[in-house]
Amino acid sequence: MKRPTIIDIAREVGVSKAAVSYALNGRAGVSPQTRERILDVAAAMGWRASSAARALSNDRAANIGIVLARSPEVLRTEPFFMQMLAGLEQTLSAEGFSLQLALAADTGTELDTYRRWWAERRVDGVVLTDLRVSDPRPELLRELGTPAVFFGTAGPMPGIPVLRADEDEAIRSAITHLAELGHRRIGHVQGPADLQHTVRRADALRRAVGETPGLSVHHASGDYTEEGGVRATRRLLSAPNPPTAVIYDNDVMAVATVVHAEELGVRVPADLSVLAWDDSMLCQVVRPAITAFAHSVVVDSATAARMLLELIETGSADDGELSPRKLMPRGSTAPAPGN
Amino acid sequence: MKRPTIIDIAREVGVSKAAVSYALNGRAGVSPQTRERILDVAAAMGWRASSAARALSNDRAANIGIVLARSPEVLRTEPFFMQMLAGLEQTLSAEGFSLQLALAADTGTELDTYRRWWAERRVDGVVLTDLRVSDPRPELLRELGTPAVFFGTAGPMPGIPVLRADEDEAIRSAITHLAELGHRRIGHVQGPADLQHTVRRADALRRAVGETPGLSVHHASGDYTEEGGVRATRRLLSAPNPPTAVIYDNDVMAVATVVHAEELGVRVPADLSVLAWDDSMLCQVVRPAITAFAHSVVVDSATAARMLLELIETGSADDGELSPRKLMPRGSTAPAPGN
DNA sequence: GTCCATCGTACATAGTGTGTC
DNA sequence: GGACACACTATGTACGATGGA
Repeated sequence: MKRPTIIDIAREVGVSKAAVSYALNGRAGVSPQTRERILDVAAAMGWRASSAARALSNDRAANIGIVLARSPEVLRTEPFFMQMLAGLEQTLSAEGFSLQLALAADTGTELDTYRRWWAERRVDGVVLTDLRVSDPRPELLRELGTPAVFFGTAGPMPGIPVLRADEDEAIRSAITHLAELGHRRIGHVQGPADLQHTVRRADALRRAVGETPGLSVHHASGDYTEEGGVRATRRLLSAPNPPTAVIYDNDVMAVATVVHAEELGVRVPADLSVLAWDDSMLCQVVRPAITAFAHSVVVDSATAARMLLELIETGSADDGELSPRKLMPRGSTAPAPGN
Repeated sequence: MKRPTIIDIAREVGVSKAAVSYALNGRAGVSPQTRERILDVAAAMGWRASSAARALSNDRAANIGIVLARSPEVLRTEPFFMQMLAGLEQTLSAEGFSLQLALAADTGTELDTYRRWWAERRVDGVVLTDLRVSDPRPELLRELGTPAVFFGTAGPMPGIPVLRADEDEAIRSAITHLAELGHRRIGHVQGPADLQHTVRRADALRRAVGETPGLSVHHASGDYTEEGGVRATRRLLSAPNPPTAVIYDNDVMAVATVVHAEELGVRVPADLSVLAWDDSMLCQVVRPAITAFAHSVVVDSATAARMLLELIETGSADDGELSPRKLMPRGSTAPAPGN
């Protein structure tokens, strides 16, 4: 039951292992007949190159890494990460690469994981997501020389190709949707303050609102959890002139508002329209169902994987654009009170 | 920026690379003073063992693999898999192991992945889940000699330690709960027919129902999706004497029934009680919230990882038991009509 | 002669530059 | 010049041998 090596093949065929290596790698230096015999024997033996030996000899692990840096609690409820893994794995396995996965509770652990992976030559590159405000990861990876691509909201990053989202476009369609329904005061329950897309989304929202006279936007901080969403919503609603529509930075917080509407003292959508940034089954099963932005994480992360492979292969890769988000109007958004 | 090797350390300290290897691995054969000097220099140089070289020399990849064999659609909606990954990774990283992840659309691809991983010496073992009715995986892995543990519902498996669920206990508590509410005719919407736990759960249900005179159980096949759940429920309800309570093999199908109750022509829980086998946020946010079985997938899969590491280390590991499921009574179960 | 520290070297596997018939 | 073999590369581990106390 021993796993065969090229030496076993060489012995069986009666040639040197160099000949076997040349034949298996499609290089010149073996006659067609010999090549064919070698390939036959290799196939019959079920030979596969040892990833360790290959990595050692040509400095390629054929493995790329991703670290999920969210609490298990958030990972559990957000389908985003599983879709991302699916998309990455799809591209990688088609190209003969594997996917190395780690979780990290804090930034220190995450940085250590990159350092360790790279020092151990365990991965050829990594995929980053969720850029943080003053994020130490790009600098570390540049310093290490680890190929990396960024997936999500981010500005240009020297040395690190970015697959970027055009938040403005999506935000504008949300504002248009709400404005057409007569909403003037719009709330925004944000994600964690240390995430770049929290900041950029708030900026985009302000820009979009600024384009339409008479609109205003009011922000409150959430943390992607149910409780955080409810707390932030309560804060918005307790203002003298509360918003009549609220945009949530994820599905869980939007769902929390619909579920706890009664204790919040509002009816959805009669008093308050609710709009979620991420679509998911959660948005679809609550009542009223939640108007949300859908986007194809699987497709986008497959693209990110392709960018990373190109970067590893050629040393550079161009930035890209995420597929646009699409607004899915559902029951949670309705005309503003008094319209 | 060149990566240091033990040879660099040996040169710097002025000893042989064997001495360095012994010192770094905490083995006997070097004097305390030499050991200390070596460790200092290694730390100063930022040395980490090349995983490839180590794997090559001692036949250990320090990596374990898992293949998720569900459609992306199901993976997306079921939090089970993400929790499992979290649990596995937690144990593995603590022991210096990494996690290799693949998805497979069909059994052929899954088997190929195991073959490839093993032949490439990419993993030291694998974790299996979702045993199928006539499952080719245990035989293949035995044949390859790949260490494997099984996580979930399964009988004893020669050569493969199993972390087994005691379905009977949980099923019995569900039946007791429903019987106390006055239900006599109980429906069961099953998962895919080719999964072992679908079969075993149905058996356990029949056994439990047999223990209480006057109860009967009626099965219908679902496929873990919303549409499948609704179809199966419609079939059960169209019988001459329809059930007054239905147990669903996962959360998605139970949620689908609650969400589509009106078109199914029933009120939940007035006409029909609903009980889900898997708990999740979905069960908690729909109205009525769904009575469900909670269990700690993270804890259980961490245990499975520990079993696998023991198997790899020592060549054998004992079977284990999953932590018991706990019934979470919520609004979707109520007294049977006429009680 | 024993014990310990240390060294030399073979080994794990695949890839590749140079030499030979 | 085509078709091959040999020897060496990558890095870390482990066994047997050697030297000194």
